Amino acid sequence: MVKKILSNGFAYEKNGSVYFDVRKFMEKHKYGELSGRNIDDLLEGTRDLDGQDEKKNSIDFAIWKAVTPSHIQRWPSPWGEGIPGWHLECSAMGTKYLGKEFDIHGGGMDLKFPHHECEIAQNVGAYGHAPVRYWMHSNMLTVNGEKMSKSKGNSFLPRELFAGGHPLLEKAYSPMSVRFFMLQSHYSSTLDFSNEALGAAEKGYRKLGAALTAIKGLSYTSEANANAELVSDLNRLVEECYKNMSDDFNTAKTLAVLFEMSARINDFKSGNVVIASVDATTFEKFKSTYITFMEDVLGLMEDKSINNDLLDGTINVLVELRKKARTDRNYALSDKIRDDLQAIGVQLKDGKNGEINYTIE
RNA sequence: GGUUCCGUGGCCGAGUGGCUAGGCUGAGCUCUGCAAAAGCUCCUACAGCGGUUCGAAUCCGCUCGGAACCUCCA
Repeated sequence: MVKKILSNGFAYEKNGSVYFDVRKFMEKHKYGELSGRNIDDLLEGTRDLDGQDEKKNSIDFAIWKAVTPSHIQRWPSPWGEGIPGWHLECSAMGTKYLGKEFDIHGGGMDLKFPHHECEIAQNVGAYGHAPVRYWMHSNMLTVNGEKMSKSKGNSFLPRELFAGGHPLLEKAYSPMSVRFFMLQSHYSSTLDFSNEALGAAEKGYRKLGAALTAIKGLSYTSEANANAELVSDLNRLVEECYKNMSDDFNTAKTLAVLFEMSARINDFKSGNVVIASVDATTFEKFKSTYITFMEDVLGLMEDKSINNDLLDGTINVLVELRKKARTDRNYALSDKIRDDLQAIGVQLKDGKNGEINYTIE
């Protein structure tokens, strides 16, 4: 790729290094369009840095860099031993594995300039056209309103978020809760981590997750008195899922729709509204859309952290005892079973027809 | 200094000219033996000051506050 750029006249060699000639490139192509930079401003605003003397212009950048023999990484090249420039690595890898043109390139917005700008210039310089159709730049994360950085000591890793124990974290948050939390905001907005916000997200996710489990257990029976209003409402919700995700991945709006859907699901589950009040096609589409958008589109799976047959069986013994106590109207005993389980983190939920479900904290 | 972006109700966070986003919290109601869960209802905001417009959170200007980038490494 370096050779191609050189032979196209957009680079020059100096002391074993090869630099991209931005001025030359701009005679035929545009540079700085992605980030809206003005090159004259860039030339003025440049600060003094090491190793600039080899460049014709300060905005030029290395696509191949000569290294000293003591450098651990080095490869032979027509210009001597060296390493690829940072930007070039990405252009070369993208082109090799995804082709000379691919659909989406993501990255943090801190990489927009210069890195992605240079990537474009390299591909245009080598192959004559831009490598990427759509650029998606995600915004930065902050913690309690401050930029996350090692020097400030306010950074933590995903696994610390999931495991808890970090001084800034009051507790551990499940991967799904964190995912929900991030999906609540647009990818291009800054997102602020705080215990309060994460805790709220945890509850919100549980609600959607419970509805996911619920609808998987619901199936269509037969149609009775159709409720036209409900039918059009369910169809509307299905459409909105697609509409919102098609609008530059508006996950926050999509989640709002899923919450509306979860209310309808809980109506079906509790029997407040009978499934028979909609037609089979509407119900099946509604069901599959909720499951698809939760699991496949947003990646919000059921939290199967508790999957222990022994524990499950043990709790079910207690559940059966409580059922018996309730039919005997021995509420003192049934309440004790419920309260004692609650105290150790197992919450029983009575259904309408005597069924008892439970969740584990 | 330059460029770009942001400032929304108690908290989080969508929304780009008129139509209540949503979640969390709080209050009330229904259901329930009592709870929990669930459903329903309520709490109607848009940094400040001007301007454009019949009408602005949304457009323009200024002020205040915050963030990112401005090619060392990756």
